[in-house]
Amino acid sequence: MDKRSCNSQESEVRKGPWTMEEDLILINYIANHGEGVWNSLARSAGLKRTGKSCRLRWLNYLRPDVRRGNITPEEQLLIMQLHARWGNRWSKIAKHLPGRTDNEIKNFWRTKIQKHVKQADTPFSGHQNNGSDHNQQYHDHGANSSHTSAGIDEGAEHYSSLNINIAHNDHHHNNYNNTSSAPLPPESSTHHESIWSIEDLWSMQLFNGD
DNA sequence: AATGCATCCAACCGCTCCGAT
DNA sequence: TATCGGAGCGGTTGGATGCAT
Repeated sequence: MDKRSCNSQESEVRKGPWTMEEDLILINYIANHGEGVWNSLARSAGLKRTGKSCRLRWLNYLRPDVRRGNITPEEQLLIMQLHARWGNRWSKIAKHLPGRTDNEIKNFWRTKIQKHVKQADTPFSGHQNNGSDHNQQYHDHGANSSHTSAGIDEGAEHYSSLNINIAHNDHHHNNYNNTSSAPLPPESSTHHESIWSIEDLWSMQLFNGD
């Protein structure tokens, strides 16, 4: 049952942190052959990694156009806006942030934004999370929902409960639209009202405090 | 100075989707 | 049309690091 029981191959497959040598092999191989079928790429390059692992390493870390470092306020706003619209569609959101990876955005959201959402949410709802489980327990209603569409609902739920109004931020930070050339899909403004809210406060706090 | 706690980030896992056969 | 394999996505985990006590 356990797929790890195929020991003959298990010993062949490396896991865990990538070494510099592995990085170099992967970079050189892709430089020469381009990205391709990842499983065969991993074999051909002589890496004892799964294709999946190679792909992840390349996309999230080694790719030359990956931007590293702090998420700018403009990017933060954009992330919040797009998340309000699409929920946890990290790859979709990442497409609007050149050089940022879905993984990075996801991590950013979990560590920075959700913390604020949670903090803002708790005093009002008072029905969840009074325990201080750190980390993933923000998903107390998201975790058991299949991620197909529930993520969007979940996000919308968070925002609506906070009276989030993205268009409002839009007004104050117009230039973020220019930072990413990607046009935003038309917003159905039915869910958002023009109310300054806690979100505005914590977003400001976020930008100032970090 | 040592210990414990909180946070961040890279990587892995499982699932779903999509294209090829 | 059904099946299979690969790619992609979102969720989760674990190690490293920084900070507070």
